[in-house]
Amino acid sequence: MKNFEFKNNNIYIYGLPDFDLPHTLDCGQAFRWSCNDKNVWSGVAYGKYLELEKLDDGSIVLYNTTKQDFYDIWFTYFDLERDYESIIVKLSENEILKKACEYSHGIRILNQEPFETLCSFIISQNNNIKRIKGIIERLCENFGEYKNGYYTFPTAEKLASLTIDDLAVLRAGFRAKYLLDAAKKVVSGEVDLNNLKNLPLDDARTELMKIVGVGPKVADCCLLFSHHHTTAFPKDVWIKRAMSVLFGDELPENAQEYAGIAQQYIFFYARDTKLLED
DNA sequence: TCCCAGGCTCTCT
DNA sequence: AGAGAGCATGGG
Repeated sequence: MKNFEFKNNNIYIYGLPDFDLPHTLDCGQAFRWSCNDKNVWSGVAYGKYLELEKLDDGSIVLYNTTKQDFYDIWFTYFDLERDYESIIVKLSENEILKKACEYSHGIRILNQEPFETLCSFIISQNNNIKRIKGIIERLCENFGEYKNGYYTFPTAEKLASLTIDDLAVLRAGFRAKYLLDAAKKVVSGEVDLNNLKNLPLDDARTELMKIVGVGPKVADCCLLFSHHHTTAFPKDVWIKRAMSVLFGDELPENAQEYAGIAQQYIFFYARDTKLLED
C-alpha cells in the first residue's frame, strides 16, 4: 500500500512498485525529461521544475517540492491515484499482453498539460524522437518563460501572437503552421481544451481535429496523455505493425476498458524489442 | 547519398 | 471513401 512522507522539502513515495522512471519518462509520451549519470531525472511540467529519483529501497523521492505542488500537480501528473496493479492483472488475462506488461513494467500514463501535449504531438508527426525533443526545447527557450535556470512551455496566448516567420527558429518545418493554428483556436475558444476530459471520446477527438494538422493519431495522444481518456488508442506505425503481428489487428476483449494503457505497454514492448523484425 | 521519422493535408479517382 | 504524393528538416 502506497504512502507519502514529507521531510526536508522532499516527498518520499513508498510502496509503489508500479512506477519505473525510465519506462514512464522515456517511453515517448513526454519529451522534456532527462536523466543524469546519477540516475536522477529532471524535467519541467505545469511551469515547475522537478528532480526525482528511485532509491535502492524502491521508494521514489521528489526533491525540493512543496506539499501543495505535490497535491496540486505531481500527484495527478504521475497518475498516482490509479491502481495499475489491478489493471495489469486484468490485461494479463491475455498471454501476449501479459508479456507486454512484464516487459514494460512500471509505465504510468502521465497527465500532462493539455496545450503542451497538443503541441508536442503536432510536432511528433512524421518526425523522430531526437528532433521532436530539439524542436520542443527551442520552442521553450524562445517563447517560454525563463524561471531560475529553466524555461516553461509557452502559453497558447504567446504562440498565437507570433507569425510563421517568428517560428522559423524552431526549424519545425511544415508543422509550424499547425502550431499557430492550434494556438489561435485554443485562444479564441474554438477548441476548448479544458472540457475535453468531460466529453465522450469520439466528441473529444472531433473537437481536437478542428485544428489543422491534428488527425486521429495526434488527437488520441492528447486525449490519452493529458485528458484522462484511458480508452483513447493512438494508432501509429509501430502499433499498427504490432497489432497486426500480435493480435491480428483486434485488441483482446479484456483490454478494451484500458485500451490506451495497453497501447502504451504494447508500443514500448514492440518498439524496444526486436519483436517485429521479420 | 539515400531512406526514414509515434501523420496529416490535399488532390484525384 | 480510399489511395497516393508531398511535406521541412535532419538523424542514421
